[in-house]
Amino acid sequence: MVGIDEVARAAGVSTATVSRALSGKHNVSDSTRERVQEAAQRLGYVVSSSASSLASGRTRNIGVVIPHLDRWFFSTLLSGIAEEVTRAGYDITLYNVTPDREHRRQVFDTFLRRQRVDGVIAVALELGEHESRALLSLGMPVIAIGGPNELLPTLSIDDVGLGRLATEHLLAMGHLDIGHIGADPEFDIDFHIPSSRRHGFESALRAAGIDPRPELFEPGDFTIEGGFRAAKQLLGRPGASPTAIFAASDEMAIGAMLAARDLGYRVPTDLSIAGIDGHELGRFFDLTTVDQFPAGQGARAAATILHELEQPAGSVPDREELPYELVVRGSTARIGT
Amino acid sequence: MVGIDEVARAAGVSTATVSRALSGKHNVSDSTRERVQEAAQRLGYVVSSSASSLASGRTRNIGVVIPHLDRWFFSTLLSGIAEEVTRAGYDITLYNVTPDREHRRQVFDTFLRRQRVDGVIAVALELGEHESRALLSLGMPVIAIGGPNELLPTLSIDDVGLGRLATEHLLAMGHLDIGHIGADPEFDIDFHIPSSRRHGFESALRAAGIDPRPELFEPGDFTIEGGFRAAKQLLGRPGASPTAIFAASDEMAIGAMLAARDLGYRVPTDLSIAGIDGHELGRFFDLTTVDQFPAGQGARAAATILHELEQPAGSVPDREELPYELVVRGSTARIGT
DNA sequence: CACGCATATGCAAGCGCTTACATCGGTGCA
DNA sequence: TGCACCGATGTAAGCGCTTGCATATGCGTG
Repeated sequence: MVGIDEVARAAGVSTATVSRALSGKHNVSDSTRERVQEAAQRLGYVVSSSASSLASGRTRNIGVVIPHLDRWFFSTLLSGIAEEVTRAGYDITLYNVTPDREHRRQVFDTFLRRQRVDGVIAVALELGEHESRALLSLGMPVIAIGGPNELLPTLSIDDVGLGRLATEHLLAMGHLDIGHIGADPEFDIDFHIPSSRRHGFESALRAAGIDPRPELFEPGDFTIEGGFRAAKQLLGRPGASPTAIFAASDEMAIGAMLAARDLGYRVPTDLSIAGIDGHELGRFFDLTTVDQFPAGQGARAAATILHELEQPAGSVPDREELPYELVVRGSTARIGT
Repeated sequence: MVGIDEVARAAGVSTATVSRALSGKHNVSDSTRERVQEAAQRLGYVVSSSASSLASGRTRNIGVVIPHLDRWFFSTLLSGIAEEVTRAGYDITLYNVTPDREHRRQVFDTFLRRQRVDGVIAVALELGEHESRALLSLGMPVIAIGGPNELLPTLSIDDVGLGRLATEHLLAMGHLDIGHIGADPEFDIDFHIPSSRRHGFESALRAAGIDPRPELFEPGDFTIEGGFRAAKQLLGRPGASPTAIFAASDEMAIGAMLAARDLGYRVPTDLSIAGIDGHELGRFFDLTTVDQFPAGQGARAAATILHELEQPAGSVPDREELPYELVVRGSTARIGT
């Protein structure tokens, strides 16, 4: 493995100059820089990241703490992070936290503290106070995407607003009996997103002078299958008969569409269905949704961290709101059309 | 940030002993080890990975080179890798190669050579000779999952066998007119999987004395939507009228099921449909498939790499075959039932 | 023409660990 | 009792870079 001194010798300069030339410092003459680059290229020299990190204190590596790798929302978000980070020449190291408490503690108290990364993005994790403080005490830029967090700089999305927007769309279409598929309240202990969306749903109803009816709510587990089952429950319930369903995720909404079809409902003629997320399948199923641009969320978080890394002066905005947007497609229609 | 010498002082030993005690070397007395661990714990000491790597030459970090993060197959596989690797206390750093040639070259010629990782898993990449050699010249354990590769240790799956198995199942159910949704042959330049599956399909047909009919083939793009469109083409084609369809991926198979339903076919009464992959939605759609256990593939690759890292003696088996298994569900049935 | 200053380069001291080798007491055994 | 040996520990030399500081060189200016 060729080292920096070989390059130095080949280029006829000191190792200091090689280091400066290769890392783009400005106080190297153009001719020297070229000579060094040529030599490095020719010898196939690549800087050793551990040596470089040890000496400089910078790793050019971003840590991503993420609860799931194999779910659409998370992998799409990760993909957004990866693109942005890669473009800047940084690497990503992954910390996939599992429900296992002990392992999770280890990630925060040990893995992240090994000085392997220059910054951390924590994705859609409901962070405890201990964990937030652990991140803070890392002494490096940190950003959380998702749940609001008192202690950390956060890119958060207004889940209440998301729920309200979807519901208002349905109301605007003349629907009065709107079912909702959300999450089990017991879930809520450490995952507030679904109940925020439900709050948005209910507040929109109330604003329209409608009282939420408990029999029009059904919990689901955020999968297609869960949405399917929930919709069957909801639609089969005596006295329910909604004319529209708002599901707290696109996957559940798709499940609901399939369930409705199964039961002989025509969507949207007999039943309007709306979701939340902007799932890639939404286009195929012609699903009305509130897009929350997950890839964009990742890219934005990455850009923020990178920006702070490059100019530590510019402090991270402590709290930023992520955009969302109603996408009207064929799964919702004016009532009675 | 507390360093190893602070711990040494607190525990009343030398830094060498701290290093040995904390990294589980055997020549440290139990009492000393405990004292050191206690001190480290109390001071919140965590070893600096760059210093440790520089001194030891080991990073406890595995590089994963992967073309997509946001597709089910890849993210599931990655998830399998992550679980295995994390369990062993290793980190993952991600190298998401994009179609951009220049960037891809950079990954192989620069990023991976920065000595940030101890081993590399290359996922389902059609590697060029230059790339394979670049991996080899890294001087560390490397394993490729997927496409066969002459030069690298490979975990490969018999795509021909996969296609044959699915087809044989349909044949065994009495189907003679079987449609196939595969990939565009032009795709094939650097992605051979679909055509291998097609070969399997055709060889099974021939073995049963049936000549493959070109009008029963339709390319798709491996998405639900692509499968949907392909199936509509296939089923709408005059003179085609298959009694079964074999799709080269579960997502396309699901698309085909939806298309069939749209066109008024009952599945499996009028039309049997089978896929390949073991996609999580397969259960929901009651899809017959050949499961290739993607998470297991990831776990296995990780285990192999880790094993070689721990005992460099045991050479990586150069070529291993991955298991697959026919999972019969409700989307296929004996003809005429 | 001497001086100050800016720019290009070299020197060498770390960065925070790991580990080969040296040292130091025991222990067991002849 | 003496010696070989072994396990526990310490000493110190790096690992391969980065960077503060010193030095050299060249230039503009009074």
